[in-house]
Amino acid sequence: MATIEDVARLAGLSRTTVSRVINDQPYVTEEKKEKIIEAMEQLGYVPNSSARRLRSQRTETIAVLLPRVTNPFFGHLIEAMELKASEYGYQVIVCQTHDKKQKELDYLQLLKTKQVDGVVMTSLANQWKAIEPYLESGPVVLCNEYMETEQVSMVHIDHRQAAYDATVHLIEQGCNRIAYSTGSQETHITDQRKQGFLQALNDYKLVFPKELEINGALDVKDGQQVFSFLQQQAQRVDGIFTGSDEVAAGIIYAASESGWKIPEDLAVIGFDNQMISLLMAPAITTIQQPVDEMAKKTIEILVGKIKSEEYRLEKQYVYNYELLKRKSTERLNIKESAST
Amino acid sequence: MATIEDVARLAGLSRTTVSRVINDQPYVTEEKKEKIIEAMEQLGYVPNSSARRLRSQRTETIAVLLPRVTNPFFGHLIEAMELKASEYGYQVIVCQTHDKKQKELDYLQLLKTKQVDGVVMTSLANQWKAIEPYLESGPVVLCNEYMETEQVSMVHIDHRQAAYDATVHLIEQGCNRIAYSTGSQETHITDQRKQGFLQALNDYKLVFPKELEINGALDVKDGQQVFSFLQQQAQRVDGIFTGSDEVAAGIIYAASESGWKIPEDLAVIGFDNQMISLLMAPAITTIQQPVDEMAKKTIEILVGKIKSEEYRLEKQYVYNYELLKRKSTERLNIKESAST
DNA sequence: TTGTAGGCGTTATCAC
DNA sequence: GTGATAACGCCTACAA
Repeated sequence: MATIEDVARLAGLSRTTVSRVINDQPYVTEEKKEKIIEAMEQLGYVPNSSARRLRSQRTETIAVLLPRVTNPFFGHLIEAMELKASEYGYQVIVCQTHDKKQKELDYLQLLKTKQVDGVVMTSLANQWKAIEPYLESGPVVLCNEYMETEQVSMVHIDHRQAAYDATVHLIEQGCNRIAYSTGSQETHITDQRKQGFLQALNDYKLVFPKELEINGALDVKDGQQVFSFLQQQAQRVDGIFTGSDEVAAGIIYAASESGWKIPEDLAVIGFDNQMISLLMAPAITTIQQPVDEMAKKTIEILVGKIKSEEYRLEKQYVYNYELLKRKSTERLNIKESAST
Repeated sequence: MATIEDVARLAGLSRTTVSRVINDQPYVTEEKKEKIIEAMEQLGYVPNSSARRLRSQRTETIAVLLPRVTNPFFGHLIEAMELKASEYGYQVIVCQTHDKKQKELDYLQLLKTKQVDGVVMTSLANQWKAIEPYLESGPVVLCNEYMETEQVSMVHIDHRQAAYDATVHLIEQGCNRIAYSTGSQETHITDQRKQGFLQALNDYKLVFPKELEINGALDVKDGQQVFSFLQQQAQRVDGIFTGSDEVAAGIIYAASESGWKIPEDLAVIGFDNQMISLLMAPAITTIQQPVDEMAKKTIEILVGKIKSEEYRLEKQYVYNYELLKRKSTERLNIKESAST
């Protein structure tokens, strides 16, 4: 592998001059510049990035932590982030935590060992206290998951309000025995959503029977199980708030196999407006987040922090979401629209 | 940031000894070892990975090239690859080519600049001739996409045979005017599938009207367009082979909106057994690839090549696929099973 | 068992 | 304009 030294020797010049050419610096005569470029080509020279990293203390790499790529929401996030990062000349390392505390910490270690210049966290498996020590090793930005009380930049929607709106929608569609299904417990998002959900019930004088709370539902399979759980309830459930379109899809799939009518027997609401929510029959009412913008903003902030030490202010960016009303919850409008 | 030097000084020992402790090497007294560990903790010392990389000429990082993460097939691949790679202690850089030649080459450049120890390519945007020069910079393994004629390790299924089987299935279900939809043109996979498709038609004495070949269909939206194209045909099409479940889903979605009956009016076959293929109504007949195993094997081979120069033999691993027959093509068995 | 010293490939500093 | 030289932080002969 040719080094800068080899190029210098072949061109009959010094390493310094070669380095200047590589980095497009001034003070090199056109003539020598050409000679050097020719030498580089002849040797197939390419600058060694490890050496550059060591010298510059920069890696041009960021880590994106997420539970798993095949969760469509996170897939979209990392897709958009990688795209934006590559515009800035940054590489992206995928770090799938699978919601494991240890894996999350292992990946944060990349920041300490200077393998990456910064980290994006889209989910949190650990308590914030466990994360905090890593912040001094380099910039960290939260996207999706958030912690209002802490000193860190965040990009997200208002999950509390979103869940509130979704629940109100269910209630307005005539549901009065509503189940609540959530993904991982103990995260701030989950917490916020639940608050919104309960608030809505409360505002409409409905009670929430504790046995209708289901935890740990993340994908289609889980959704199917959620349905059989609902099916077993002595007192009929007529609506469910799920934290994910996949879970909602699983419920609808299982429900239709069991002969339940959606939304007449059960109104179902998802989250994230994944493709699946549109394709299911009936199409799933859901919350749309501006994923691309959130991803881009996150990378922007992170790169800003990496490039300038002064970019120190921790900011919170709250994006708008949209409640997309579709067939899976359309219980009342059927009649109403029939009269128009 | 503390360095090995700082630790050595604090512990009153040499860099060498500290290095030995870091790397778990023998010949250090328990006593000094403890002293060093204590010093490391006190300083919050963490070895600098850039320096290690430069010294060891190893990055413990691999690049995975793919069109885009949100294509579920590739999402699954990279998910499984990252998992396996992390077992081996390797980081994974996501490299989304978006099927662009230049991006693909840019990412291959990571191999030249020694930013990664090896590369996995799951798709090919460039001609092989353009890729070949990069092979001398480090190991490359193909997964999914392949080039039988070339000297490189590959992991894949037999797409020619798979397409053949799928097409025969359509024919056996009574289709005789079958359309063919493919993703990116000019790749070997596309080529192979088309061969299989044509062979099947030929074996059953059917002709393929050239106007029924559709190129560049990749996702649900494209599928919807494919359907409107089919709808416009003067002579009714009664079956379609698509290279993707997403396209198939898009077709079915659009078809049912237009009042077509699937599979009676049109039999649709997908590819990859994505979740969506099971959830659609009707469920989509598809080809299942052993994605996890293929991904794991790919990483195994790549890491093997990285670790040992002798791991030089280029091998071709051909995995078995499975044709999953579902409702979207069930035109004949309806009657048959009715009689049982 | 421990330490010295050189070098991995680059770039920044400073002198010429 | 150009070049010698010293770092960046680590590892590893080799010497002691």
